[in-house]
Amino acid sequence: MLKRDNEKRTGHGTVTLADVARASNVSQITVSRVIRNKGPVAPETRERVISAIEGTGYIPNLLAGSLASAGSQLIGVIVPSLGNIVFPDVLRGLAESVQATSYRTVVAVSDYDKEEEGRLISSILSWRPAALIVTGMEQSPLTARQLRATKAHVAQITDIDAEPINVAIGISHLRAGREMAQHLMSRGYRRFGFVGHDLVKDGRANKRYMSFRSTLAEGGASFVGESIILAPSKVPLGKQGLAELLAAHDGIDAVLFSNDEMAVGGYFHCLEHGIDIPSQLALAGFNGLDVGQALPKPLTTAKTRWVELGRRAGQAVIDMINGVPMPPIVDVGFEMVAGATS
Amino acid sequence: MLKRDNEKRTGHGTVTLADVARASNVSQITVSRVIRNKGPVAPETRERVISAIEGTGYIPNLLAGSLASAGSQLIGVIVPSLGNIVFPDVLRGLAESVQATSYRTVVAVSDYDKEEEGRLISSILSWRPAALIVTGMEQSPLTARQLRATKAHVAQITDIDAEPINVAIGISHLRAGREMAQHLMSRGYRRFGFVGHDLVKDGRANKRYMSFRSTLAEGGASFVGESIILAPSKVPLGKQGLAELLAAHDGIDAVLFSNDEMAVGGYFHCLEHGIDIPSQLALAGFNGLDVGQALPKPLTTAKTRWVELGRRAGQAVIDMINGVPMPPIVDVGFEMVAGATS
DNA sequence: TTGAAAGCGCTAACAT
DNA sequence: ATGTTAGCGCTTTCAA
Repeated sequence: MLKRDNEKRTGHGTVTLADVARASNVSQITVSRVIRNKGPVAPETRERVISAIEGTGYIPNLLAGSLASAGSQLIGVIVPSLGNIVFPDVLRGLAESVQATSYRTVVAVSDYDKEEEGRLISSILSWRPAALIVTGMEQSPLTARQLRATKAHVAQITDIDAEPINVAIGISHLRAGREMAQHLMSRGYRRFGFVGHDLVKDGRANKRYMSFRSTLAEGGASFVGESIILAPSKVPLGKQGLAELLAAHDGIDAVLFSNDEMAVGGYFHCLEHGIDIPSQLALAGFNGLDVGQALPKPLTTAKTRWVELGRRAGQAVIDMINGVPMPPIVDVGFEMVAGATS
Repeated sequence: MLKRDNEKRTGHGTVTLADVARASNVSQITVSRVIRNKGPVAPETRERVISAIEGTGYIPNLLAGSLASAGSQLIGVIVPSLGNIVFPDVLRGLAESVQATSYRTVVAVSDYDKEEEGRLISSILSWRPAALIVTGMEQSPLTARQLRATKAHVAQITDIDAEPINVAIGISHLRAGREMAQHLMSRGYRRFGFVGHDLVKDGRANKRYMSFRSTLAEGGASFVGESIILAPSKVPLGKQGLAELLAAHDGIDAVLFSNDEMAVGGYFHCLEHGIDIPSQLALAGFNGLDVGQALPKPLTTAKTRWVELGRRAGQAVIDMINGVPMPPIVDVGFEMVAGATS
């Protein structure tokens, strides 16, 4: 019988660092150095350890590792919705830039509820994340305090019209609304309408709308009426919204929609009712979605780059973690697209 | 001076259980019981502890907690894409059912790459998740072995046409393809075409297509031709695909698209080229998206319920964690929608 | 280049 | 109802 009295056996069947260390005749810390690729290890030692890892089927326990090193490689992400195409796009970009690293994202959905957002942030903070990506700059006071207090780096996304906690990555929705108004006025339209979805929840869309209206006012154009339906943005909602708007008001020559999905719905309404675009009615959206550009008459819109925004947000938090200096505000920008609907 | 020599001070500024315990004059384990709402605690003690928690701004360290209790409250989720609307919808449902609990989701995107999927699963396994939700049933042999070996419960989603590791939640894509073929043949169409996106990557769409074609063959209908573009599914792709299909083949009376987005693109092509739907050409998609139903002629399609699927997947893994018995296969089903395009 | 010792902050198991 | 003890599996710090 071999003497193994003084060897601690893990017993539970889970392979640990100690098992790998034993199998490769080195100490735990050496195995640890190999795994993390950090600290000096002789090439042959490294190989021995690596084959022991493979032989044992060892899977590192990052709970233990993070605890010991006082911080995890998790990045918390809170978005208000996944029904709005914007956020899946953001997550897509984020995944691209983050997944190549050893960081992983913990994703949660607040459903546009500030209290729920606060709860989710608290709960994610319990995982000692290296960074937190939150949407918008309107956190509740309590949440904002937590975000300032935490060691985790904070990126606020989609919006850059306020002072960020650490960094903000987004676009100016105020500017977007303004430029759209200017664009439409420059095309000669003078009597405007608006069709929107739930703007209380979607504060960014609301900002664009407010800015759009005040720019119209400054430009001397008239705003005839709005149709706002308190539901999440969808194509059928835009269709219904335009129908209601036109039923309630005469003489509108251009309609802005809260986004492209809504505008496509409006386009369908016009198709069905024989309203010629743009001679009888001009339409404009926001986002530059494919579906709008594939319409027989491509939609006038502002092309946004949400995937790119997600990518940059990921890059930004990783840079912050690594101590790379960052500008506090990153404007991802948008591009006015003069389509055939205006 | 108070005697506090033997008190361990945390020093680092982070509040720990010990700090809360000291502040409320109980032991750590009592605070722990209050936090986890588990085990007996006298009402007054509980209150004292709670106010100490609030007073100190304590945030539990789940890394430590999970390590001590041998397992985290994380649920790993790997989806192949976020560009395909299906998966944001799944995540939406998942968030609904999981977020009400103390579980959190670690989300990663494999980009339809089996090797990357394997790497992501390994990496998430390092977080000792309570469960893992993966897409499809075609994991690599190595990954499948890992999934069988792990303590984490595994749910495979979107597909139910094979033997699950633990449970599968999805629909039968074979049946979907078959029923669509039967439906169109029952409407009198006999000469079929197909417009698809990258089916090698999107194996589910491919399954539907294969099943569609073999059903046509059995039914004595003829399949005239296909147009497949190796890119992710999008509206403009469907438009382009139909243009190419019609340029290459004559006499097609009905076209199936790999999904609704593609079909909407096809619809736009017909609009632009004055092709009357359905008298000259019938169109059908898959998913039952809003945009298809908002078209002047609602799209013939099969309505799927991806949000519901996500919800059930979340419920399923939580049930498994709690030891609630589960059927190994959950068929979320779909509903044939006879629109005005066929 | 390698290792030994001492925790990280919590919970399971067993007292009391 | 509450507390004590002994780890969970790693990494940090300091030594060799």
